[in-house]
Amino acid sequence: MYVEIVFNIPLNKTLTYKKPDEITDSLVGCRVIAPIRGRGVKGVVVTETDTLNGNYTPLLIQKRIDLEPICGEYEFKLASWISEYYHTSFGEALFASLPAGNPSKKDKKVNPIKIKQQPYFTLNDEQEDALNKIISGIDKKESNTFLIHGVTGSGKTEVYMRAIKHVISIGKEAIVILPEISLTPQTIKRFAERFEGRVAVLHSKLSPNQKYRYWQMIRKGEIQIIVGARSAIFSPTPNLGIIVVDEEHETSYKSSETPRYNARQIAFYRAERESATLILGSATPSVETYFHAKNNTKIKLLSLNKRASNINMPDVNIIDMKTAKRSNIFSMMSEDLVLAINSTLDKKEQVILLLNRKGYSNYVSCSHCNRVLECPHCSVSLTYHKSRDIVMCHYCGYTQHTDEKCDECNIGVLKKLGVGTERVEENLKLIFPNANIYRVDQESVKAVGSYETIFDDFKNQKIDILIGTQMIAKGLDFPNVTLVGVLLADTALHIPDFRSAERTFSLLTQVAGRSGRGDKKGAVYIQTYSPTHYALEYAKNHDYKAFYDEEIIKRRENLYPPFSRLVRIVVRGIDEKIVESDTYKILDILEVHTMHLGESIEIVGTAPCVMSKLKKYYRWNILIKTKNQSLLKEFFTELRTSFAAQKGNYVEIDIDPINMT
DNA sequence: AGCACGCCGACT
DNA sequence: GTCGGCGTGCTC
Repeated sequence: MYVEIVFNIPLNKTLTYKKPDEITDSLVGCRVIAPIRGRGVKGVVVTETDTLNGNYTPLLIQKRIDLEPICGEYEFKLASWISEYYHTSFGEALFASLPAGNPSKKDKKVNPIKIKQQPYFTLNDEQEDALNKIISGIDKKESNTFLIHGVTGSGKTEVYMRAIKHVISIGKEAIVILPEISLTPQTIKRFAERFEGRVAVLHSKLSPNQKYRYWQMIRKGEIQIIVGARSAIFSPTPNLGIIVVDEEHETSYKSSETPRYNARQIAFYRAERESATLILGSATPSVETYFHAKNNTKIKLLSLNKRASNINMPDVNIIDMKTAKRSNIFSMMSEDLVLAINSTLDKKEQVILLLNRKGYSNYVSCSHCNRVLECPHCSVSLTYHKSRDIVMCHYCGYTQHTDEKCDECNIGVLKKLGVGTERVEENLKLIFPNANIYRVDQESVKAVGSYETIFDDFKNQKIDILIGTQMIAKGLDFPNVTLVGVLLADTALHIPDFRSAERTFSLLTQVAGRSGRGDKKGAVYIQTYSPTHYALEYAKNHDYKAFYDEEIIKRRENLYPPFSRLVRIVVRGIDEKIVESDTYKILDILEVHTMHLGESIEIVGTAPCVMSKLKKYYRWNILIKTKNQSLLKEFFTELRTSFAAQKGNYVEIDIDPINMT
């Protein structure tokens, strides 16, 4: 008796091993340890067989990990599709979709199923209408996809929860995926309370073994609702009824390592295959999704234009920093914003300030020779962190201490230039000495222990002003916040990426939505050097559709998604010359195998990446725009069979890339 | 991805 | 005449 095993390696075939005599039941779907070149490696048994095809002596399996299968035919099919679509091996795709933890001896008791008696508050007309359409979609036997485009505070989550309630009432399961950043105690509590005993919240603090335990419970149909980040999309529900992708535009759904899957894409695949309903939700849908919802009967568009609490959207003021009067204590702040903060504090209301830059100063430069401190491993400048008195690289984590004096010219002094949240915090304390000010970023969160403490303190109004990076821009729901300030809206605007306007619009809209969520009207102040940029002008009016209409024209003109599909190939290695030469070898293969396709394919850049050096690796990239991914089939086959990267070089294929740097 | 096998330059 | 550099290719 033999078994075929796949491993988590870039090898596109199974290897055959001998099954130990004492194992009498099937091993299909179980993980085992089997020897590869004398080492025990974890693999998954995909089939059992009595025949050998090949001239070798199979080795014996060393150890059985799972006593019951953790996957089966369905997971194999999904992994096979992922491996084809994202150009990875079957084994890498399968391992990405399985839990890493191990079964433990003691079995955790299954929570009793309790149903909480139904507020809950009533839905408004728009919510009611959206819910009815979703429910009639659920009751049909085929897959249905909806985009809920709801302004911030429109009560999307309440619609999801009622749709989920319907799904579990007909005996099916629900998967809800959220960006990791939204998986806050607030969200967890909300789902756990509503669906007590039926829900597994897969947050990052669970141990691998706890996740494994949930995985097996889900597989057995013992849990009806799964809430989690990207990887929760693989939850092995036996009878899937609905998938919710909240904040569907979020880039964190895309995995940044092999296989570079997008959970939203997997959601489409699963909903289709399992005849489930798919709900995508966002206040600022990705241009691609909105395009399909608008033009295509496959995604039905549901709009929520009113805030659930019937409070109007906040007033947004754009402040032109080229001409604005500045605070004489801290020139990063306009006088208008200082006055607005003062009057908000006077009313005992709260303020959120956003600056998308960590640290104290984002570059350090010599006053004499003008050199800027750079990371020795990455092509970026180092950020100064005052609390630890170090400069650090935000890409690789490199840190070093700095002297006052420049150690290169030995004449000048090192000046801390540019402003990050740490410096904002310091200066705000000077301007508002009586206010309680708190800064939120990974560093400060770690110091306090958890978000929970900070958010509880903010909720209980022990904190007046919360300053932070993106972390504070999304999902937070504090009714006493009536002022949101954006200190510099331009940070993401000029990044060379075709999505930079979309990202800016989205971030501004999301953070503006934190203001005025209770019964008091909110205000928003956005400081910028680009006051007439369309991303800002439409954010001012909360006008997603107008933004979309302008953005979609640019996408069409430049043949960017949704008018093309992108493939990005990155070559990285220690020696830049060798990286460059492999890149050109790939370009040759690409040109030979696509030249007959004419304008259906466009090869955009063959050049060093924007991040030309990262973690000691030099990086070059090729960007391909194609009308249809299948046009590249011949190229990929050729690349796989006749191209081998030179020693020390790695080639990454990124399908539907999100990060273009 | 690892890791072994294998073929050309500087040492005891 | 041997040690060891890393290019090439396989892993049951």
